[in-house]
Amino acid sequence: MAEKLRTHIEKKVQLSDEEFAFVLSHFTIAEFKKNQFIFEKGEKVTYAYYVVSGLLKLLYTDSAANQHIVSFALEDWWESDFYAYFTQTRATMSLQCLEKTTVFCLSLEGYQNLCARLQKMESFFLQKSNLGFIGSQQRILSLLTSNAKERYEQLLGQYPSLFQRVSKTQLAAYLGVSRETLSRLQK
Amino acid sequence: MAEKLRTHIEKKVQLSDEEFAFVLSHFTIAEFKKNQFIFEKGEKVTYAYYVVSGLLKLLYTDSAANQHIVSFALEDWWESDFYAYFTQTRATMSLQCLEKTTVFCLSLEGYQNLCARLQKMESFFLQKSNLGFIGSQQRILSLLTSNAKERYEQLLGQYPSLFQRVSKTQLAAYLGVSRETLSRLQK
DNA sequence: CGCGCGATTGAGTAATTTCAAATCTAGTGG
DNA sequence: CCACTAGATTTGAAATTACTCAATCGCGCG
Repeated sequence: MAEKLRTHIEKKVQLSDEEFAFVLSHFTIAEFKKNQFIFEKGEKVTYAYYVVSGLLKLLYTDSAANQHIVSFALEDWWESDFYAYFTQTRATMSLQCLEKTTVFCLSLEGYQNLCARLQKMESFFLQKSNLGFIGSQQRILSLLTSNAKERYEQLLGQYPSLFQRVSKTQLAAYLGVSRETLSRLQK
Repeated sequence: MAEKLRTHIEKKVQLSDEEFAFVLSHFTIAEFKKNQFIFEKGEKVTYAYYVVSGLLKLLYTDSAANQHIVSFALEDWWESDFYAYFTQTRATMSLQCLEKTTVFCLSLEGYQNLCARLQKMESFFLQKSNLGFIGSQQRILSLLTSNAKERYEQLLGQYPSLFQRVSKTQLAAYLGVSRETLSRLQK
């Protein structure tokens, strides 16, 4: 469990045993059942989450009660409502498990303390944040330039494993089309 | 000019005079004319840019030669094709001036050196990156949940100054609708 | 066997695009 | 002051795309 986190971090920065022990001391571990909410819209967002195993969706529910999926979080992903997390405000989105999921939890104080005390971790988070930003920008580009069918194929190419693990309804909510439209595209 | 950059950075982290002089030594300054490209698709992306004054657009040209605007960069914004910048690959997007624009330029080595030698700057970039990520996610949410008219109104509320400074065609390319549709929405 | 959920199909409707034409606007030169 | 031009914006009409709502299908499970 902890080894998984360490391997993940060490893809970006190398840590001594003591350093990793220090890092680990900032996390708690938690397990959630399939369909369970880690947090819901309107709640305080206490943690950022590192997914050890399982699968999450970060979703927004609009005024007509339609769900829109902002992102899926697979193994090794970091997820939260980062706006609410960093500004210590209430969540505008919800984080829900699509499978039984194990996560490491990092509070904002933990995050800030890690960054302040161990520059390698600040560097790690900076690299992660840059990658997250770039990924989001590519998603924007995909939404701007591609129609539903092309977006479907891009997702299929990028994360084929999702197609075994989540329902078509979920994929449609991520792609930004109705499930009926998605159904009609698959030919 | 340099004072502007300093004030901008010091909104996040405090710097001594020597520290700021060190920071500044990593930047060069450049000025571009209206409509000039800072870099184009296919070129190497040498710098990230801090906009002192003026206005930029980061744009993607699709296979049908349609332009899509990934973001506008107003005064005090940082802009580049960050994927190409960080991975030292060729640009997939172009960066063009909508007005005469003055920027500070930071090379990747400069960025990395600053981060390594001055933790405050790594902290600064981390905060900026987090905000950039959050902003991108909100744009995704806007594209997923809102129709063209709602997106138009959101933009109007968020950056009213854009409406004096850029053509409707540019706004349409940002919002993800044809300029004809945008024109019909304005009632 | 029958229930229940997700996926698919059909039909009508709404939103957006495309292409073409008309209109407006700012700047230029006579 | 006026005419002219280039570019941007608006309008019109037809075609396309996606949505909604309703009905049906398919399949795993008790």
